[in-house]
Amino acid sequence: MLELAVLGLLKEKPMYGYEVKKRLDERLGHTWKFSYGSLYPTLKKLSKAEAVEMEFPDGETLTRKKKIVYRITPKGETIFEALLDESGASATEDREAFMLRLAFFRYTKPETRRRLLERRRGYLQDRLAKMKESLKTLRERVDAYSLELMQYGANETEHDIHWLEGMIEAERNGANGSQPGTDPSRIGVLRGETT
Amino acid sequence: MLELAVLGLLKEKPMYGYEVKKRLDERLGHTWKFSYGSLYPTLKKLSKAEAVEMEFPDGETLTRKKKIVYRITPKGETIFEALLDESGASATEDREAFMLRLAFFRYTKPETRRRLLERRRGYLQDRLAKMKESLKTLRERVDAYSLELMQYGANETEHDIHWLEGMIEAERNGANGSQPGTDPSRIGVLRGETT
DNA sequence: GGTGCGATATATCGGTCCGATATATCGAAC
DNA sequence: GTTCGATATATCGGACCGATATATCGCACC
Repeated sequence: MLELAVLGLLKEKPMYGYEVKKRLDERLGHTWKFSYGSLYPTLKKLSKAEAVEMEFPDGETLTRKKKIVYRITPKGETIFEALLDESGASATEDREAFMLRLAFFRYTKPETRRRLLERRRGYLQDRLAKMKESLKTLRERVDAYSLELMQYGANETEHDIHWLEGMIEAERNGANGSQPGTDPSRIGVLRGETT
Repeated sequence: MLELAVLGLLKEKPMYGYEVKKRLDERLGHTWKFSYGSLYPTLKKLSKAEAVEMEFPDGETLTRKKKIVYRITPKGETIFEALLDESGASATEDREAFMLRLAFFRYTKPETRRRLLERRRGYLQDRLAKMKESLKTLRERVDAYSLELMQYGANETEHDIHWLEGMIEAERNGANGSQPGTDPSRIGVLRGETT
């Protein structure tokens, strides 16, 4: 989870751990929070796996504040691609995992994007059906506040489904899609990288 | 967290651990998920603290399926009240903690409800302002998908604020409020308990 | 020119919680 | 009669959180 996020961010540019956290909070903080207590150990682990390089402040004066620049390695890029692919069920059923994938959509193939979006939509439609069922059954048996909570959940799920529908639509119209004759394997990898 | 949820649910009626999970998932599953790997240890811990009693299937035939009924004790009720009160900052800043409190609003005083609702609203207004700031700054520097993600976060936060506003309003009009002369200390504790 | 404060920056650690896994029974379908 | 999904409890390694500690940097304020 964190490994994927860190590597994905470091693809943009080398950074301090502190900055990694700040930027990830900016983009994903609404859905997903994590702490320094996870970040620094993860950075260390990635370093040990040679997925990132640590650049220390040019020695000399030991009084220098210790700021470590982390830079992704080619090996790290490979690991990133692998993590992004094998998402499995978690990326459709786990909101945070899904959102994380979405944050790095520009590194995935259009076909992968479409599949993930549609699976997520399907999952949410299932959930919504179950929620509505529960609501019907429990309407008379639980208090008003619990009911409000359940209703909130159903509303939000419905809203999310609409949102996904919009993205699926945009994906279809938007750039380069999956027209026959187009080799999709390299498409999307570069899209947006200059922005 | 889990302790509060379990005790709150067991106030309604004694249950198996399995049923505790099922019912909590029903009501809070949208916001908050937990696993059996947390539940059973928590149940054991609560039992050790004498907050719940464990009733084993009436012995005799050892072939009986082992189903354990958990029942809250008076001590457990006290602990529940304490946990519900000392919520601190987490209940306003942590979505899950807030939702959990909301699920048990009927056990809190109207004044506590109002305070929690308003603090949460204030917190979200802050967050929203920061998100909009980030959006403005980053609009030109991040890719479309990350932007979409941030926009989604801002939208949802806005929606949540409206929702809270509605609940605050309902709280004002709705039952028994905080009119002068009314002792609030016992009000709300019993509200809805028969439903 | 000092001093006080908030942001930057790294790090550790106890404890909580997750996810995977194992085991077994029950009811119903076929 | 047996297969299958729901019910039910349990454990365990590892991931992650939250609190805490430390130190420097830049800036404002007087």
